[in-house]
Amino acid sequence: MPSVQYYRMTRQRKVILQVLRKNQVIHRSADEVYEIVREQLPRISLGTVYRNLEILCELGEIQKLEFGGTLKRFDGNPDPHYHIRCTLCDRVDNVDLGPVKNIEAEIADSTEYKILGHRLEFIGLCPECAAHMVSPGLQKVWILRKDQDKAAGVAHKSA
Amino acid sequence: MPSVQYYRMTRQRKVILQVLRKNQVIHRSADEVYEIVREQLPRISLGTVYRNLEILCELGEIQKLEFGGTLKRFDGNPDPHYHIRCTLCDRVDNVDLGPVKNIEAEIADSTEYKILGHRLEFIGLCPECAAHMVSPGLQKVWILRKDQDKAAGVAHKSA
DNA sequence: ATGGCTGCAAAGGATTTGCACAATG
DNA sequence: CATTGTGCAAATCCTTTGCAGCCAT
Repeated sequence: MPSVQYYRMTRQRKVILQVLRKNQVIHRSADEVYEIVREQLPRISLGTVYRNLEILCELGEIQKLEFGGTLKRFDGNPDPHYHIRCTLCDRVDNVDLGPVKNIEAEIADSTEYKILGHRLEFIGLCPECAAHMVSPGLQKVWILRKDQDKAAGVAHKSA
Repeated sequence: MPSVQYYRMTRQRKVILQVLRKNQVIHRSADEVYEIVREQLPRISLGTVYRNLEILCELGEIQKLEFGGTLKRFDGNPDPHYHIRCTLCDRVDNVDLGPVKNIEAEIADSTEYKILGHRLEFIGLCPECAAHMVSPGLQKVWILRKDQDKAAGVAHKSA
């Protein structure tokens, strides 16, 4: 016998949803949503944006993208699809690839977990960043010495 | 003509690497590594742990797992492989599935990005959490009313 | 002895939360 | 009018960083 409670469709909630629905190609962070919503509701607070984004996710109206990057992004399209993220500028785009169906079945026998889903993200360089890539030029080569384990390796760091 | 610099194998760095190498099944957060390393080096600081984990990643000695969850985890096995994460307790295990090769080629034609790689994570319930799952029982049903878009949905929240 | 490395502590970014008041249904 | 939602600000969580002295090479 579940108790029932109703979410209200407040001005804030409606505008936030509209912002995400209007442009489903751009995947905005909470802060970006905040800035855009502020054009219509100058007094809205960032906390309210976070609270509503959370609620809209629960309701299945939008989806939260939690990838490698540090900050979360929100997608006005709640249907399952994959994304590609630029390592340099953190831009996120949709990818033209339907849900990979069998992939969960492939590991079902070998894991003790009850599988609930999967997350697939592609990493890459967006056209802009790829174009503006500077040639390596001067760089440091880092070497780890005297490793008593099997350690060995080289890493690059921009000087 | 790259300049060359050498990483030093300090006591701290060595112990941190050993901790991650010793048990490659458990995927620890920076803080967990810190606690374990402290048994051998009581005066080590958390900042040092973070710095070294970063460096060991650069060197390809370990890998950083940045998934959906809030905090990052570190894997003593640097070779590419996939993981499954428990939504409830955030435990992370390896998954018996070799790198899905063709998946990047599948989207290569349809994206403007230069693809560098992909990340695949499975979501599920670990054996412990699955066993301890309580039946829904008393719960709230949330309903969004009066949505002028196509909104409609039900979400569950523990009372 | 040189230049990376450490411990400490303070700063940082993203997100969450407590509270009193406002607004929805 | 009962309750959910808001704005504000402070708090929290994880991570990074500045600095003065330390230590590996």
